[in-house]
Amino acid sequence: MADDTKKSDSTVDFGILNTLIGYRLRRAQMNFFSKFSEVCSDLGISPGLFAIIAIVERNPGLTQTAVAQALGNDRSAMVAAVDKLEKMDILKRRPAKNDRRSYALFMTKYGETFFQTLSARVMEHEQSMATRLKGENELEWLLETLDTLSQR
Amino acid sequence: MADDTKKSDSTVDFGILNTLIGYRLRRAQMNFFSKFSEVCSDLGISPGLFAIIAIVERNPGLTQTAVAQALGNDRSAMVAAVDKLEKMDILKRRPAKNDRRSYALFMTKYGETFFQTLSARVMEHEQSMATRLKGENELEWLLETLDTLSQR
DNA sequence: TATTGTTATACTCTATAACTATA
DNA sequence: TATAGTTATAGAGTATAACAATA
Repeated sequence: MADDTKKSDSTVDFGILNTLIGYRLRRAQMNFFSKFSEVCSDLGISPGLFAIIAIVERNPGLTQTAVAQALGNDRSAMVAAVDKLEKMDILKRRPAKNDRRSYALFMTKYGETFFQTLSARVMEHEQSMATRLKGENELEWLLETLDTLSQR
Repeated sequence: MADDTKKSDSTVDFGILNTLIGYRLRRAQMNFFSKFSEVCSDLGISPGLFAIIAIVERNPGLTQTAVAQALGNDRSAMVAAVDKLEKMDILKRRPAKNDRRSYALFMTKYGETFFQTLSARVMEHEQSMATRLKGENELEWLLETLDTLSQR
């Protein structure tokens, strides 16, 4: 019997994986995720937390559930996230005026400046990745295409 | 004090998120992930398991660690995955001939036909998503772009 | 009855460290 | 010394169910 054990991974054939949008999406997304972590983990912010902050900053007064729905998260996952962001003095809960069941979310003053710092870092990383796109309006095309592929 | 609590999510402003490749990648990837689950979960196959099968099918005899490196996984994560695939009679471990520390991975006969069924389902879903791309060679463009964005 | 925030729970993924047997 | 497979473990992230207060 021949020894058909292969050791090197330099010649690995990815076969069908190479033709799958889904697989390449995953690889690209994992790369972005790990770079995001390198850039922002010292500030204690994950991609998920960043998204929450970004929504609240542009939509002050949204309720926890509304933010969760916008981001496609579950309500229950918001509790720990908002707890953490409130402890970090980035945003705060306020009782909703017209519904005593719910809290409305607002940025703190510190949170506003914190978000500026955060956004600058994220945009810097984002733009360094965008330079890999050669064409003139290739970034716009990519964003549109990804949006198309995000629809159910 | 005015009531600035907002309830509707139909008018949520995504702000910077809308301009971020990373965020749109995440949304698109999650959509692919959930559709993959709908299509393949009855067969007990997750995207990660599918990737392992695809690599072994095209590269019989690769060692566990080699497959892990190709996919960007950790060695330790391979154990449970290969255990499961072996129990499902999809692939099998064989002692490597030239290194008694390692196992080489091979498809079973059943695994080969199983992979054909699996691939057909995945390709069907993949092609239904690909029809959203309008341009002639837009798919090729997207795959290349995603590959570019996957490099460190 | 339905919804908001919450808690508890569980399940998957992922990352790390340490162990053994081999190299 | 270094490496392959393994085990244990811990940390995220995610999903479900249930509860109290309120609608």
